[in-house]
Amino acid sequence: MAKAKTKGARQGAARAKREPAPRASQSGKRREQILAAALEEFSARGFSTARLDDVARRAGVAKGTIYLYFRDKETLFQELVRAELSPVVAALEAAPLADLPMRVVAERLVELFVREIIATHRKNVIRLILTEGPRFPAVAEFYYREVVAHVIAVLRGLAQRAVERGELPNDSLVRFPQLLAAPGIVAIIWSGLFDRWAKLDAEAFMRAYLDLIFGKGRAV
Amino acid sequence: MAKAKTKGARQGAARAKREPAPRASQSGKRREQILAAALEEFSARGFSTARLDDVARRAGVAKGTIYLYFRDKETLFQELVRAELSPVVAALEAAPLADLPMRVVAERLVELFVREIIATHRKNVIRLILTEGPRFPAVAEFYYREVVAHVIAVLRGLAQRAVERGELPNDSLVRFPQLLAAPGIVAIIWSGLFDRWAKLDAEAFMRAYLDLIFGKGRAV
DNA sequence: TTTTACTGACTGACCGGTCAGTCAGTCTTC
DNA sequence: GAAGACTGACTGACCGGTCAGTCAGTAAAA
Repeated sequence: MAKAKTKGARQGAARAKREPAPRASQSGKRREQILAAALEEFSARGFSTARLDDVARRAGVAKGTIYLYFRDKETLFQELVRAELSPVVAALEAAPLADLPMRVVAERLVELFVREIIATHRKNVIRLILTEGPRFPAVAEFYYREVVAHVIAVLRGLAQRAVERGELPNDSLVRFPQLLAAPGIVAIIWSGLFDRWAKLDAEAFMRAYLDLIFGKGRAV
Repeated sequence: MAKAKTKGARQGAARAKREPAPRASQSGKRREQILAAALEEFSARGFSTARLDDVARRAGVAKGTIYLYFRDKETLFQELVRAELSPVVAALEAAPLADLPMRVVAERLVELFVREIIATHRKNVIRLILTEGPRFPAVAEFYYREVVAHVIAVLRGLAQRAVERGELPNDSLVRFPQLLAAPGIVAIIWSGLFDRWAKLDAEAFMRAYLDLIFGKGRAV
């Protein structure tokens, strides 16, 4: 109503300024632009502190456009998690690890984790879940169902088989498969908190863990 | 925080005058009431979502009173961390562990951690640091200097001695003392995120870790 | 009276979400 | 093939609620 007053002129000007006529329209391009921008902003400022105005600006889009693709801020976060992590979970479940010796399995897992998480922006997604999850049960539940539960199941299966083959001295890893993932989690947290004062080499850290629980100076 | 921008100068000057807290007021009772209330609110809602109005109400004081004892919300957080964790660090450093066998040392550490952190509201302080730290470098630095660095130093010393005594098969724990603490950290994170869907018995979890890296079915 | 401790209504910045309006491109019709 | 009608992706000013921090004033103690 009263809104239209100033609009016409300003908008026209803004429009004229835009370099190549936009209008690429089709394709989920927009959606991906927005997701990428959201990841950047959420990583840098945290979910609740990040401003959708900034996400929009970074995506090269107006704020309203975000709401054409996502119901609200929290849904945007959730879709971000799904888009980033589901493929990795699928890759893990598809990996043919079942019949390898446990130590080799563990090394493969470290490689996978470093390559797909630590070395990518996905570590920021994980960090976001760890830091924001407690306040967003919907996100935490989604993450638990779609990621954690699957990972735990895979790890438990591997540990179980290793115990049966006599490659592990006890059933600790069967009862608590989380133990296998703990250093990975800690590496991500550490880097978010303390890298400034004391860098932690995540890969060396995880390999040292393998040396600790499997060989190198120790008979199984 | 971000808010203080425009008013920064004026505010700083005015505040500086009475900054350290209102004189004596003997028995820092007020101060402690406020800290306790802040811990409750911050734990339940997170730092940025917690409202100082609620902290005040819970402490049974007016909002303005908080500002007589703490410069701003972030300082309140920082003081909370100091008040809760410094005593535990002191206790750790005072504990006579140096000459015990490593496995026994590790068990004592688990006991200490369970008794002083997991079983108390202090686990919420740790969780707060882990979740809010990335956005508050001042808090993260304080925590690193006053807590983490000390803990790491103690753990490293213990590991070093254990290696010299031949109680550890390699120097993993000397290079990365964080490995000893990893399950404790993970237990705290897990309980904040997933207890709803899958409870984790923190003590059993950490003891299983000890079984994994030290004996029970394994010769050192 | 003066000083100290405290109060709580108030201010102003901030931001998620909305929606009336725009316009590039496509379709329809002659 | 050109004019007019139509579409819907996109825009951004605006609204309403929230909340950290302020300060004029009150109460109590000294």
